[in-house]
Amino acid sequence: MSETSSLTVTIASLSAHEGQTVTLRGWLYNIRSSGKLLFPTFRDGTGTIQGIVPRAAVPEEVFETLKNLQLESSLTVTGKVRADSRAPSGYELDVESIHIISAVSADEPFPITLKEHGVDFLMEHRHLWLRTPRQSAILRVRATIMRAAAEYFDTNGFIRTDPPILTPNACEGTSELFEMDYFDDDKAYLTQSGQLYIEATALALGKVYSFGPTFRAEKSKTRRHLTEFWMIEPEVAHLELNGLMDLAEAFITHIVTRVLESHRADLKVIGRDVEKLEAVILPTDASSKVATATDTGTNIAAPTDAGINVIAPSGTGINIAAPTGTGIQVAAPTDASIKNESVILSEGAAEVEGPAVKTAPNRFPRLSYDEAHAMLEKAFAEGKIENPHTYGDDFGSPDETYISSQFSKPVMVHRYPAAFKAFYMQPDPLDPTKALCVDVLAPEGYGEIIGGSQRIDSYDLLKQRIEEHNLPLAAFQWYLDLRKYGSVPHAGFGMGIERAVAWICGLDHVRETIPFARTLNRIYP
RNA sequence: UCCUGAGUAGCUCAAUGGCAGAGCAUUCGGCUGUUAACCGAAGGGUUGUAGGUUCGAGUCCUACCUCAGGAGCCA
Repeated sequence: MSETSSLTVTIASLSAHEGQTVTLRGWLYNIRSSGKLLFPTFRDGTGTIQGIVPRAAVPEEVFETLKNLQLESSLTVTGKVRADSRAPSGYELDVESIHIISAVSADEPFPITLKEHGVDFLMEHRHLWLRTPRQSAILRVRATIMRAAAEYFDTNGFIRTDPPILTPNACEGTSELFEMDYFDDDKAYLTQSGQLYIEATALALGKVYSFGPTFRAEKSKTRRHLTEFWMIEPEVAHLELNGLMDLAEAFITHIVTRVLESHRADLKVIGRDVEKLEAVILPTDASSKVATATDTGTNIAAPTDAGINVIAPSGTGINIAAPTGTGIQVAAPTDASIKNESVILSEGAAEVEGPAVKTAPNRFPRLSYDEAHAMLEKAFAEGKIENPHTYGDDFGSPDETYISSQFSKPVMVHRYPAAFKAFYMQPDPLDPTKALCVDVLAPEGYGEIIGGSQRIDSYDLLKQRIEEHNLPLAAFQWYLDLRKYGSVPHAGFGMGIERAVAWICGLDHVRETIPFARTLNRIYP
C-alpha cells in the first residue's frame, strides 16, 4: 500500500485509460463479496467504478483492509482498468493496492444506505445525502442550468448588475419578508426580488440582468416552495411584452439545449424522460396538443430545417445570437412558424405594439388570460378539472397544471387582470383592466417558472398605483425618479432556478434542486 | 393560518385491545463474478411527549410536539 507513481485520474475519464494502471482518489461507495472475491464500488464525485479484488491476487493486507472497511471511508486505490461486460459501468478496476485516508468507524456507520429512506431522515442528513449518485447528478445539472442562464445573457449583450440583498422596504408589498435590525433604529429586509433596482440599471445600461439569492417568508409548504431560492432576472429598456415573451422563449430553449448537450448520463441517473425535454426545443411539435386545445383542427406543418429557429423581434434592441457550434440557427420566420402562430397567438396581440415589433416564431404556445380561462371553462364542462375557474380570479395550481398539461412545451399566459397583479405592471392599451404581463408555465404540471411584465413608464400612473396599493410613497421616490428622467418602455422577468431545475430534472420537490434547501420547517443542516 | 395524513430498533416498515416482529445496517461465520449480491447466526426497543379509558394500550380518547403535502400566496 505504498505510494505509487501511477497516473491519478477521475472515474469519469476511466474509459480513456483502458489497459493502464491508474490511481483514483475517492470513497468506498459499496462493497459486495463472493467467497474469496471482493467487489468494492468506488466513487469520486465524477462517477462510480466497480473494483475486483481476488484474495489470491493481492497482498493479504489489501484484501483484509478492504473487507473490513466501512462505506464512505476515503481512500486512494490503484489498479488496472479493464473493460468487462459484467461490471455495471462496462469497466472495472483490478485492484492492486489501496491507501486508506480516513476509515469510517463501524460503531457509527455511514447513515445513508442504498435502501430507501424517508424525507425527514434524508433532509436531516442532507450533508451526507449529497454523496449519492442521484443527488450529485442533480447538482451537476443545476450548475449547468445556472451557467447556461448567465451565458445566455452574457453572450447577448446583457450586463450583469446585481441588486442589493438588504433592502429598506418591500419590493412589491405582497410576500412576507424576512426582517432584521439594521444598526440602531432601522429595519432591513432580505430581498424578495431585485427587479426595482435593475429597472434603474436597465435605464443606465440598456440590457441588464441580475442573478442571486432571494428570500420569501411565506408560510408555504409545498413541493414548489423554498424560503431561500435563486432567481435570474433580465430587465431591458425599450422592450415591450411580445419581445419579452420572445426573450423568455429563446432563454429557456438555450438552457434546455445546454442541459441536453452535456448531461445525458446525469439525466439517466436521475431517471428523467429525456424525450419530454427534446420536445421543448424541437422547432415545432406536430404531435402537440396545440391544435386540439384551440379546436381549430389546423394542421401544423413543421419547418423544413431541423435546426432551432431563434427569431429576434426587430426594433426591440434585442439581438439574439446563438453561440457558434451549438446547432442553434438564427433564422427568419418560416411560413410554417407563422402559420403555427396563427393557430395559437391571440388575435390582435401582435398589433398592440405596432409595426415596429415583428411577430414571434411562437414555438412556445401563447395564451391570453381570456383564452386560458376559456380553456378551463371547457375543461370543467367536460369534467377534466374539479373546480370551475372564476373569471377575474388568478389561476390556482390545479388550473396551471391543467393548462400546461395541454402542451408539450412551456406555455406563456399573458395579459392577466391587473387587479391581482403587481402595482408596477403596464396596463394593456387595448384593455386597461389587463396588465401586460406573462407567466411561463413549465410542462408536466411544474407550474410557474417565469413571471414577468412590461413596467409602467408613466410617472403619474405609477404614482397613482403606489397610492392605490397603500405603499409608502417616500420609499418609492427613487423608483418614481426613473419615470421622471427619460422614462422609456421597459420589461423584464424573473426565473426561479430551483423550479427550473425541478422541471428539467423531473423532480418531485424543489428541496432536491439546491445543496441545502431552506424550507418553512427546516434550517438544518 | 387552514385542511389532511404520519410518528414502533440506526434506517424502511409490520403487529383483531392480549408474548415487541421482519428486511437492511452492525458483529461473527459461509460462498471465486457479485450487480441495492446471497445463505446462516448474534446483539439491538422508555412504540414522539403528557394525561385518560381498560383486567390489559403500539393499537381507543384528549392535549401538545415533530414531520409530510395540499390550500391560500408566490418563482
